[in-house]
Amino acid sequence: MANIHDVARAAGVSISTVSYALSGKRSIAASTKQRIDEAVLELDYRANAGARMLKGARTQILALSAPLHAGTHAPAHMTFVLSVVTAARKYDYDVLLLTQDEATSGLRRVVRSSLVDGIVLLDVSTADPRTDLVRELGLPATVIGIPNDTDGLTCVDLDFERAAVMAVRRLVDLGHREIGLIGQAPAVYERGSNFPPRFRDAFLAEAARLGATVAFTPAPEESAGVRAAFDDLTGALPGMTGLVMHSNEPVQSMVLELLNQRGINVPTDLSVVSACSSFSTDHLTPPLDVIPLPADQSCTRAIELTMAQFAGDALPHVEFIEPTYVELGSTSTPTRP
Amino acid sequence: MANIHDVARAAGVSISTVSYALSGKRSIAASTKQRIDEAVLELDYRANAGARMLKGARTQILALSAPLHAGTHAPAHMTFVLSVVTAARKYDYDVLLLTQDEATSGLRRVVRSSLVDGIVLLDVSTADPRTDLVRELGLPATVIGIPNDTDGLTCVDLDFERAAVMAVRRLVDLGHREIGLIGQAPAVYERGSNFPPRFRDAFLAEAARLGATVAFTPAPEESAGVRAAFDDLTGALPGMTGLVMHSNEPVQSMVLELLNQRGINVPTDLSVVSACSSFSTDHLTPPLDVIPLPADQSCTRAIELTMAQFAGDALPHVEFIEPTYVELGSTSTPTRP
DNA sequence: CTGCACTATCGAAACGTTTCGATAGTTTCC
DNA sequence: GGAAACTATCGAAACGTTTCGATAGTGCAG
Repeated sequence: MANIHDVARAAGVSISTVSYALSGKRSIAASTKQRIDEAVLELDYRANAGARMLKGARTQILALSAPLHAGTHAPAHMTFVLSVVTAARKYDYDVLLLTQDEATSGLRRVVRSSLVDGIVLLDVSTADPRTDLVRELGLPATVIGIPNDTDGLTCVDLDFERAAVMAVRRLVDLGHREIGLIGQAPAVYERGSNFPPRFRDAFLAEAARLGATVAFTPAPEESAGVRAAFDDLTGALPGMTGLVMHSNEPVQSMVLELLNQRGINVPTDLSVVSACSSFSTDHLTPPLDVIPLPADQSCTRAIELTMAQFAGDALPHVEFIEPTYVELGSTSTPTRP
Repeated sequence: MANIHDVARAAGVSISTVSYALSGKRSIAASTKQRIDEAVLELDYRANAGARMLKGARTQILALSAPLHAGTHAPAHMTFVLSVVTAARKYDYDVLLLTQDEATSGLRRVVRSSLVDGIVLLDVSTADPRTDLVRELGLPATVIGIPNDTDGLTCVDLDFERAAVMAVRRLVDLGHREIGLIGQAPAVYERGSNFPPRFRDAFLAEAARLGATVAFTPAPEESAGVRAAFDDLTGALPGMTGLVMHSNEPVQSMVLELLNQRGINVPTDLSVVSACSSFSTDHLTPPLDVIPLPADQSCTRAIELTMAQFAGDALPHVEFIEPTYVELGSTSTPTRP
């Protein structure tokens, strides 16, 4: 494989000239630069990653710690992973994937061996051992999600609290007074995943503030469980005219199927809002009003923040992404009083 | 960060002694080894990845080319990615994730810069540009899936042909004569994904050989499409008593829902086999007889084969994983003649 | 025409490891 | 009792890059 010496020889210059020509860190005569570029092309030269790393320069690799927990919806998870990889590539960074048990131990390993320049953490729980580790390692890092203790961390996430408030207000403004919330799988709450309680609590608080009656129930990802969850809700709220779903696609689709079976029309009988959904709701029947969970926005911003830390011009802070409400016709004023 | 010199100093030996003690490539006095081990522990020493790579030794990194195509079921994809990462770690290898457009171009990039020791390819299509690239790059590589031209490649995959034969025989042996097959989304066949036609064609051939009447239909992942697919099948086979599903979880679950709605009992009215499924069928209602798609087996074997190529004792070849049939009570002798 | 600033280029050191060959010291064997 | 074989360790080279500090050469002001 061609190295910098080969390029230098082909272009008739020294290796330092080649290095400067390619990095642009010193001025090089246009004619020289051109000869070098031609040699590079000719030899298909690419700087040896190991040598570059060794010299103390950047490794151009980011560690992505992405454990897939039970109850986490795989497609949503996948979306985040892909978005991180895609965003990192924009800054010429590759991504080393650390999963499951290695999500924590592997982090230490790759950092200690100077294999990565920075870290991105996915799916943090409220008290996540990885946050302490990140603080200890002292490498630029960005957390997607908000753990309990954000001290010294750079975090970015959708503003789930605002999203919850938005969903409640939408329905209350339309005149709904009894509103149900279907949440994630029970396991997700028990494990201490960070965003589901953030959404739920803000939802309950805002509803209370506005004087609406509400009920919450988690829902597992299987039809019997979904049916039971829905029955829970209607049991608690016989006059329910509004429903917010903060759950993954199969669950939402099962709920719509159930409504269909029971002859409950959306939005005539029930106004439905899909909240913080990582998927598109316009192929559902009917399409649902949605507050999207913008995975690429979060991930792009996370990478930006990591790069800013490299540049040294970024202090640890928490950053929220403003939710948006997309109307697709699944809400209306309540017809049942 | 501590380097090998620090360890050598702490242990009172030279750096070469430290290196040999850690690699075990030359014999070292037990007492010396112990002092070195203590120093390593004390200083939390880990060899610098860049230096190790540079020296021409292994980078201990594998490139995983895993584009997520439209129509591919994300959870299945995720399962393979996780399995590859987990299997690689057993050999002390980390995984660099290349996705989407970078699945091909990134492969060239990371190989040219000597960043990876080997390559694993996921979700290859029948004529995949990545296979040519892999041949060109000449690095140890393993393909999960079977492209049309396997010349010079190491490939591993479930034996989809055997699985199809197994499914057909099971139903024919029980006495079924009209058997339907629900396949993947149409897009998957059009794109040229490798395994769906392998399964379909073997299915049709074996059925013909055994004198059974069959019909095949692809099915998109939404309920209207699934319903239409099922109606297609019953239209073509009014006396259908056996059904094989080679599709992802939501589709299979929608089909069962549909059967339930229409009062078609499994297995009394219809024997159902779930073929090459990456998910567990025992939480479906009813649980389905299944020929599992063993992602970890394929991935573990793929990593083993890659390691064997490093060791130099592996010639390019295609390797199939034998399918197994798991009975869960969704098949019986046909009651309708 | 001397001195200064500036441009384009070069040489060499440094990064941290692995590994080859050398060198003491110890054991074995005839 | 001395050669031979073996053990434990060391020194130094090499991997390919980046970057600091020199060094010619050029243009311009005084």
